[in-house]
Formats: sequence, structure tokens, C-alpha cells
Amino acid sequence: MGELSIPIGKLARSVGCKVQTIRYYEQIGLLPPPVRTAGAQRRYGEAQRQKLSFIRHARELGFPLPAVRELLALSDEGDSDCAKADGIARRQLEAVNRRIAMLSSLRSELERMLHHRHGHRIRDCRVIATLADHALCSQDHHAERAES
Amino acid sequence: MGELSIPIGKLARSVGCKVQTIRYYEQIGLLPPPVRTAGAQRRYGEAQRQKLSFIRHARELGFPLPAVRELLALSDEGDSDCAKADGIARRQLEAVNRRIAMLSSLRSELERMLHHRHGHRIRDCRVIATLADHALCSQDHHAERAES
DNA sequence: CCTAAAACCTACAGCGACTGGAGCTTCAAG
DNA sequence: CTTGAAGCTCCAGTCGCTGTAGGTTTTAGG
Repeated sequence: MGELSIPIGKLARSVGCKVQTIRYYEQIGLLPPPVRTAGAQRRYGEAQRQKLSFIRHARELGFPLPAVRELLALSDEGDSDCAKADGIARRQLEAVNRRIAMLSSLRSELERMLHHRHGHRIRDCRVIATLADHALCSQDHHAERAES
Repeated sequence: MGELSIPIGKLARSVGCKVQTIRYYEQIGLLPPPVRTAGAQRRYGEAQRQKLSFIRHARELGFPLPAVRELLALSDEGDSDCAKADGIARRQLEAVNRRIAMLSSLRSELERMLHHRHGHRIRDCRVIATLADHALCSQDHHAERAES
């Protein structure tokens, strides 16, 4: 059914990523090296297309590559405990929630800056004044390193 | 009032960043080169501390460095139009809103994955199944390149 | 069979915004 | 004057790709 020898460009189009991204995944050992033509061009099969699709889907959900690697490994051995995959997903959900919370507080601070404007010259500008003086902030919006 | 010759480590502590970050800002021309001791160590004054604090605050609000550079330039010349600063802040607010929207849809997808679990073995795992088959998604969560 | 264009190849540099380390020198307190 | 903390420069690494240069292979049409 699935085509037996898909060239890299067609594969890239079919999963919605760039050709280089696929080669990159191969380079870091996320995708197995495919068969090559006599002229050394990559040719993929349906199984590899599905694997790549899995990877891309996980990446779109914000899973960092190490997590994707774990998820891939889990999906390969069907006897493992589902709890592991759940744990990874739960951690990702928590990370997403943290990022949303942080961005929400940034949003309200930015809105405050923008709505409380009074002067139209820089020296009276609320945006600049707020940046210059942290004490003008309502909440503390402390940045947290976010993956992905 | 302000100390007249702050060494880099104290400055870093006072604004909550790393020493290397300050040196990096100097390297890319965001902070002016400070005076040096006879032994070539950096010594900062209060004005530079305020400038750095401004930069850090803007960064915490997610402004990318080019935007920070613009905001700094605006704050230096008090006669400019406040509309420029407002525009930069508004664009940042829009970017934050876009990121929140994207993360919210990721969150609901992750929650769907986690709550509809049925098996406790990988082969019945909803998390893995969802990743493997994009068709199981309710919405399309298409990643958008986000700055910062 | 031949040609031309599209697609492929490798290798490496660059992005943003830092961060970490090696290997050395200088400063400040006691 | 000693000693240990803090400073210095230079360079490499992070993450997840993306872009480019300069060449080769494939494929469709004539």
C-alpha cells in the first residue's frame, strides 16, 4: 500500500517539515538511516514515514527531543508500562501550564504598561518608565527557563 | 548615593543575572564598556546599573534583544514620540497573546491524551496512540515559530 | 540517447540569548 | 604578605533546526 521508496523531499512534504530536518533527525539518531540508491540518495518506506510523523506530532505538542526519544522507545516495546508515557506527557502538560501562567502575567503587565499611558513624549512614557523602574510592576513576572 | 565603582559580580547579583550575561551585553554593544581598574577589571556606576536593570526588565517581559535595543535608544532621547515605544510594546503583547493561544490548544490536546487513558500497557496507551495518529487530534495545533 | 531542470548530496555556518569551562590574573581581607 | 574569592579572555556548547555553497543524481521530455 504505502509507497516503497519515498525520496526525502516527498517525505518532507508529506509530514510538513523541511528536508534538512529529516537529515538532522537521522544525524542525531532519532530516525534510523534509510536505504540508499546507487547514487547515495535516501529512500524511505511507510514505517519510517510513520515514525517521522510521530516525531513531528510530538514536537508540535512541544515535547523536547529527549522526551520524544523516550516516547519513541516506549512505543517500540508494547509491553512496557503506560505509566511512563503518561508521566512524560504529564510533565509536558505541567511545563505548558507553567509557561501559560508566566505568559499571562507578562500579558497583564504589558497591558498595564499600554493602557496607563499619559504623555505622548518619551519622558512621560509609561512603557519606558515601567521598564526603567521595576517597582512600578504590579506582580513579579520572573522569567523561568522554558524548554522548546 | 549609588556606589561609584561596582564590580561585575555585585552588579550581576543586584539585577539578578549572571556575570557572563553582562559581559555578553557589552560584547554585543548593548551596554557601553565600563571603566577598568589598573588590573583591567570592570567597574560600574549607578547609571550603568540602571541601564542594565532596564534591559533585564525588558527581557523578563519577553522583548527580544533588537526590541530592547530600540527601547533603550528611545529612552535616551526624551523628545521622541511615545508612539514608537507603544508600538513595540503592542507588538510584544500580540506575540504573547499568540503564544498563549498556541499553548492553550497544546494544553487541551495534552489533557485529552491524559484523561482518555484506557490501557495500562503501551499498546493500548492513549498517549502513544495519539502521537502516532494525527487524526486522533481534536484541533489542529500547528506550531508557530515564537521568539524568545 | 541526450539534455536540462529539479531534486538530491555533504559539510559547515548561523540563529537567539545566553551558559559553562579552562587556565590564568587581580583584588581585598586578615 | 598571604590566600581565596572574584575577576579576566577566549572558546565551545546549548536547542532545534535553517540556510548556503558547491557539487552529483534522478527524471521527464524530445
